[in-house]
Amino acid sequence: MELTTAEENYLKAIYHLSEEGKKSVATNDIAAEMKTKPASVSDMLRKLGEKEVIEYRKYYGLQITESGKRFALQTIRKHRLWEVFLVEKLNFAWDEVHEVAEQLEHIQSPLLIQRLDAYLNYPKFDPHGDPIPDEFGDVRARPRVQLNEMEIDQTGQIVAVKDSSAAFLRYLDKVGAYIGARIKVLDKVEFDGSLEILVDQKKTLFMSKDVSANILVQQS
Amino acid sequence: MELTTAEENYLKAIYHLSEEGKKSVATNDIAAEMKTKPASVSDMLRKLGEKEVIEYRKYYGLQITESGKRFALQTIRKHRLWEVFLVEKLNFAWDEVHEVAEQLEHIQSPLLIQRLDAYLNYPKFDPHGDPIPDEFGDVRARPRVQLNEMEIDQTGQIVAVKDSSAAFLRYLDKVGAYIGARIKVLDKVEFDGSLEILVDQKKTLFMSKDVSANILVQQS
DNA sequence: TTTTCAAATTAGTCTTGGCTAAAAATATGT
DNA sequence: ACATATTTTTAGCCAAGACTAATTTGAAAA
Repeated sequence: MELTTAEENYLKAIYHLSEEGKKSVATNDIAAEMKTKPASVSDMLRKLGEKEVIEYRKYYGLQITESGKRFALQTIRKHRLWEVFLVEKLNFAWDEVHEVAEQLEHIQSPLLIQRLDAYLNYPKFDPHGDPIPDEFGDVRARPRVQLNEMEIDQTGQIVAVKDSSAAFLRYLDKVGAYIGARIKVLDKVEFDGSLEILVDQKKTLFMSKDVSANILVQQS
Repeated sequence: MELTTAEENYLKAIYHLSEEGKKSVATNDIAAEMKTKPASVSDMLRKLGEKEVIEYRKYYGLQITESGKRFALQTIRKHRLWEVFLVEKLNFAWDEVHEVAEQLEHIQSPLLIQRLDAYLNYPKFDPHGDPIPDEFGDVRARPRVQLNEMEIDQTGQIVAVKDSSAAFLRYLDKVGAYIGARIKVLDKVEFDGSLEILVDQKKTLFMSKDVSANILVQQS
């Protein structure tokens, strides 16, 4: 069975929205994510239901099926492999890759992905620190915490971001909080939850709670 | 102005069909090339005419405009750069690349193509020996040689004739050695300089030195 | 329990890019 | 020159994927 580009994008959005704890995903949320209208989403849900990549009972919400998860993970795998390629081989900045990868992920050629994976030396994480599913859809996740949940004097390494908008990534780049940076929490203001952190043992940096909640750290 | 994927494909086909000498391209030929029906082609020609990438007078044929040529060459450039990438970096065989490149050529990102070009070291020819237009659409043509000066196993494309008498052209037409034919030198007889050549990967043909000295080939 | 409201779905329309069948225009043969 | 054949275009239809407007449904408040 084959999915269209639009179907792949919807399924990916549904997969991501499912991950965040909730068992059922709202039509409105999908519409927001896809930048379409709820009416268009209803239509697509019916189609995805017919293709059995989601289990859909109208007005009651939906659940992604095992088959659907495999499709979504396959698309995510392609997206993240292309991101690695763009950064490692073509010297893209890590905040420039998303849009292009969004297009490249829909190229249909199993051989291409297999060869690309080998060429990149079977990477396990993309430039944002997100894990790359293997060809069977398995992921090795790293245990992570949000930076704002860390306590004073705790240390770790930035491994991913939650908000990967270009604006946010540019901000992080500017202040030197790149993926892989070693950080230490120097101070935490109880009042507003803002943090003072030390980056790579040299630069200190002041960060609001909103920003720190979007940074994922692997503690050490 | 932006072209859709379908429009890019039509324009590329029209560009290729135009190159082969004729000033006007037939609807039926485009349909054959695109594997669609003539009715669909008529429709698309109207749209391409409105976008002024071709000059279209119905029932009378069409001509590609300068603007159209630039679009077509841009697409061809992308296609051939991706072919080089697939062969040189991902170890595809030269006959496995076309379908994938056909998809990759529609990725929209000037930066991507610029970086890819640099990464591949600004190649001038694709794996099939076809020239890669530069970012302005200029092609560096391969130097031409007389067919009788070529060696065994060399390949190329017939680009011109020295003697353009009707009799000679009729002869060439009869044996299938038209302008644009891809040829390969299979054997060369030292004694009289006569040649055995393969035309378009299917027909073999014997040719005297006198004849071959009047045929100009662009090597690839 | 009813009423009210927000979320979701349906109905109907649009555009793109296909198709078939029919009509129109050009080309060809006698 | 005229009849026939071929090519091309038009007309009308279909599917995907978007939209707006209207309707239905489930949930929340009175």
